[in-house]
Amino acid sequence: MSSPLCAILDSVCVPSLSISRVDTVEMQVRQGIFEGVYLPGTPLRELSLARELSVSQATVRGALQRLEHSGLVTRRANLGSSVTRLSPNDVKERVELRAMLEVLAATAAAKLMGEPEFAELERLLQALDSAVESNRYYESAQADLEFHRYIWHCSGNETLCRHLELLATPLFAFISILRSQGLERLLTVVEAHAPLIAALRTGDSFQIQVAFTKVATSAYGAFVDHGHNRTVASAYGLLDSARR
Amino acid sequence: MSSPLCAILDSVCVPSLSISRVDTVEMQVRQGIFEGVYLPGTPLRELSLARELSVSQATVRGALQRLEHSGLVTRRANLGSSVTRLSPNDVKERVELRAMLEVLAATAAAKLMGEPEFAELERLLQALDSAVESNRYYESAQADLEFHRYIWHCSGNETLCRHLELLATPLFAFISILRSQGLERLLTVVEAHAPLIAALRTGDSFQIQVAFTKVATSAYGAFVDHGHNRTVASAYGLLDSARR
DNA sequence: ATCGACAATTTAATCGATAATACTCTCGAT
DNA sequence: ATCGAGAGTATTATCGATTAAATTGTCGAT
Repeated sequence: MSSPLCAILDSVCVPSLSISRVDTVEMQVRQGIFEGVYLPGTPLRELSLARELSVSQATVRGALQRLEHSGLVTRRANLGSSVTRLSPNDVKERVELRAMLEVLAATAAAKLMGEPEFAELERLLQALDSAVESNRYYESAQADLEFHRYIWHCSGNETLCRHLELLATPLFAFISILRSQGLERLLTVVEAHAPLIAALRTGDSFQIQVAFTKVATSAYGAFVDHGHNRTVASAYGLLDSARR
Repeated sequence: MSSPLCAILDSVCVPSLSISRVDTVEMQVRQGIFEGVYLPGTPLRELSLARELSVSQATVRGALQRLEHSGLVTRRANLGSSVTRLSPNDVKERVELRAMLEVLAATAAAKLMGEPEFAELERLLQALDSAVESNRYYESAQADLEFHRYIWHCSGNETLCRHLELLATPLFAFISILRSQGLERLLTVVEAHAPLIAALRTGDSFQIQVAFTKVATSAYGAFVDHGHNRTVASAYGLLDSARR
């Protein structure tokens, strides 16, 4: 029988603090995608990666399966994996749904957030700022994601968090790739986030809706809104040529 | 160089028509969950399942990973997998979000659906009916899911489809388990679906909203709406005791 | 009696090798 | 010249065995 103290510690402390090789490989490939090392469409061969990273095929496979789950990698049976190429339509759908769900989350979060939560948000914005200043694409995208994730988290709605994560991750990756290719300015992201905090502070549903929809949409507006068939991104082969 | 005809065939025919062992195992476990053979909380050991089903651990693992992705199985590193036990709060969140997204999908679908689509929907309803009449839990749940899936599909929004799939699958499984345990009547499901088709035919947003919200919510209302701490489901240990 | 450290057990994670599958290219027939 | 069949190649899928990690149970110290 375990002691009372141990029981408390067990329930508080995170189980499995160990980082598995799958975790490592997942992070490496993920970073490669965000930094534009593996551009959309690039095949990710299990055995090649296994040799490169000095792990077994099973380990790579596990990592690729997780990345598939988060939408960063596309896997086809017996054919192999590749970095996901979002179609312009897919981007449009994701942006729209993400905007809607994020407004939902932000509205709920605003009701629950107090000064300590806003302070944390300011801190995350500063972290984003310093990542941007040092011009690190992966870290910037992660910090950006962390900022939004915290707001989602504050909504208290786990389900909403999960789905926002699934929706947004490939979008953040996509933006990060554009930046790494010099097709999108990195600096604009910081100043875009201050209004979000302001809107949350007011607690007003409408202001939150406007602010969040604007941010969620703006970054992708250039690629999905106007009716051009070939956008900057697709011209560079970053987007899937619209089929279906 | 491939011939023109082959190119056409390649683009039309599905690649990888082969059913892998992972597919088989996934289906078997999935069916076991829906039929209440593996009740929520039941551990699913990789090696045990591998021996039982005469496949390797890697195959079982692949299947469990997919089931984790669809929310039916919960995996913890180095600790093993088990059938997901939804918390009452999780059910609530899922039902709410699913209702919202399904209304969205149904509204969009109504605009695009014509007589052939409605005919297909009627056909799917009949399939559901016959599955229910033969009292087969798994087939009923699958037919039910197929019915909704078709509506989602008609919205033309792939992203919406994916997320509805993720949200709804565990809910359908949960209801199917309740039925298999004799805690929920199976027959009611058929008569509940006719109004959905009717609402879609009107094409009226409001009627669609009312009809779909009602159906999506009703089946779970008994377990999440009123303020009882212990519901039928949690009393039977099917739900996770509310933590966090 | 309660706690903390240590051993035993259970379980997933990882590995290296083999099998199965799908794609690609060549070649003979029309 | 175009098509279809077949060999060859590349890649994933699967396997059995080993390794590593986490939990559980045991025991001495306080």
